[in-house]
Amino acid sequence: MNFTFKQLRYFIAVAECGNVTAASQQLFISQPAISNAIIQLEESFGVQLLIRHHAKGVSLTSAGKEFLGQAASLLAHADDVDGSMKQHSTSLSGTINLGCFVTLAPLYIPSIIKRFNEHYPEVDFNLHEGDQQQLSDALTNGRIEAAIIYDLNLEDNFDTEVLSLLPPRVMLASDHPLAKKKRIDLVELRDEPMILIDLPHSREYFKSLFHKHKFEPTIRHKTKSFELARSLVANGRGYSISNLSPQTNICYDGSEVVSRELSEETSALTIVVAKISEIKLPKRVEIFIDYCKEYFDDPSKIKH
Amino acid sequence: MNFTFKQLRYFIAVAECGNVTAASQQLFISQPAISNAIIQLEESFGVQLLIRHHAKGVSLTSAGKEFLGQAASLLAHADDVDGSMKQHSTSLSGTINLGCFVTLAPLYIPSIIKRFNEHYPEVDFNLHEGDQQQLSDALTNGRIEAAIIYDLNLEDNFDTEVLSLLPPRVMLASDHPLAKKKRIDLVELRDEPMILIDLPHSREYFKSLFHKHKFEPTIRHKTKSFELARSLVANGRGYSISNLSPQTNICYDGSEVVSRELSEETSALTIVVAKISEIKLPKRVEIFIDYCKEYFDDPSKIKH
DNA sequence: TATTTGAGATAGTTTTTTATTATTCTATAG
DNA sequence: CTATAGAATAATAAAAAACTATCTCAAATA
Repeated sequence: MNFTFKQLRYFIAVAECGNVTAASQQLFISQPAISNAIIQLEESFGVQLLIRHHAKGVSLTSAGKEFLGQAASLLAHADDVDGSMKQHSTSLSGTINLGCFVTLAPLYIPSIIKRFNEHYPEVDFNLHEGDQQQLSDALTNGRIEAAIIYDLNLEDNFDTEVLSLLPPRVMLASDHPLAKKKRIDLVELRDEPMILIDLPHSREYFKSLFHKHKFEPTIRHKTKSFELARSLVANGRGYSISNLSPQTNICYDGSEVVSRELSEETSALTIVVAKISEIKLPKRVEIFIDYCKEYFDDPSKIKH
Repeated sequence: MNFTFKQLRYFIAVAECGNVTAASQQLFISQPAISNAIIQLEESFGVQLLIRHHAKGVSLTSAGKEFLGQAASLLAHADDVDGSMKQHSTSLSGTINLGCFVTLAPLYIPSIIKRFNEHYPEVDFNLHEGDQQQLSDALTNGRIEAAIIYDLNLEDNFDTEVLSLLPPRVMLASDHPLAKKKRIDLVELRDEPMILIDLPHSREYFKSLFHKHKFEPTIRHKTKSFELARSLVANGRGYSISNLSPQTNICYDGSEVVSRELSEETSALTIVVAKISEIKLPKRVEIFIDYCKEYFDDPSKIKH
């Protein structure tokens, strides 16, 4: 395959004008440029495309007629591809591949994409939940374009926008003696068993909260599931620590937890929306990232 | 639309290799050439296609994945066009647009294309009958690629190959007194009415036969149809002159003619196969033209 | 922590391709 | 028989593409 889009365009113009000179004027180009292009096409195919009439333009051979149709269709195809790619980059329709930290997802994603779709109804979302590592990998290799994620040990080749700060909270069974207190001091939990939400990075974060108190929590259960941890807590298996505050304290089995702030200053977790640094993303993704900030900036929009 | 086939090929190679340097080696080209091509694509679409990992190749963004498919399909389309044009030019299948002088057509065309198709069964024929002028125009503007035609006043921008020489013959009703003679002298027809086969160029040719005898034939009927002229002759309306000798002397209405040579030396008509000069035609047409010569060279092949 | 290595980007140069201008050539029109 | 229209050719100029060499950055290694 040895021809160029330019040659196709030149040939089509000639076929339509019936005349190389007229085509050259229509294309704002010199006549020999077109003559050459067509000679090259003819040489590459090994067949003559035009019959040259002296002083009376040109006409198409049967091969030329054949080629005219095919060239036009090929150019149309190329224009489609071009249009579709430009569409992909600029339009506010299409798909956003969005990642979200698994435990955050049910809390924020439904509301945020619902509200975003009120503004931009043509945008679809392809959702990917995962832990920090999975999301970071997915961003890095392009499976997702943006992720709502904790700002925990993120590599520095991500651009992040802070969405919200979530202080850690203690979850207790609703009938736990400490449940009556407004705030809880970590030291009060020294002899209680803990249910650890055991996800990469967050696990280290939870443990780090105890460092300043110089004790290690006694871990009775580990789980990757926030909801399972909560149910275990509600059923009196221990306390847990999490930065999430769902709207309901009722677990799937009907049991109930309470969520209490810590009395000491503790490092809150930062939720960010992340993308790869210095990457030019489709417009809908950029708009979505801006929208996330806006969404979290306006307390009325957030359900918790 | 602002990209080139080369850029598509480079991009696809990178996508397949996952690595610009590897792609450059696969394509026997330098690495910056590819880097640039991809940057241009990205700029033209306004969206990033690759995520560059330092020291670990690249991966595709979602836009890149989208584009990969479209680029591959577009290149495949282009290859199809290329293949089909090369096919058109070299293959022994496809269509030949063949012209033939209207009165010659029923005599030669069926046999010649039948025999040609025994050698090259994949070739189709698109047949165009016409008079000298129509065929010459059709050749000139590419509607037909070759024509079997008389070499009468042909413009000199045609290449012709002589196929056969046809001396003029007198057609007489089978019961005409002169029908008993083997050869007829034109002078003997001075007082007979003539039926003129009235086609451009041939009309002048027939009349010219009488010039050396210094008389003008008395024309009773003119027709463009050989068969009508023959029927008129058979029904006693006069004689006619033609260079054709069909295999049968029986007319459509059952009446009969005889066909007699002229006793004097007269200029025979030359049947040629003509094409436009110095034009590169599809192979099947060139082969067909050669085959026509071969066909007429071998007397056993010709039915009359 | 420093060093080496892998792989993409950048800069400057060279080569190749494409286009331009000027000219030539040929058939047609007046 | 000259003038014109329109395609081809040649020489040159401009533009694009490719190359070489170098730089940068992160990852792997020591």
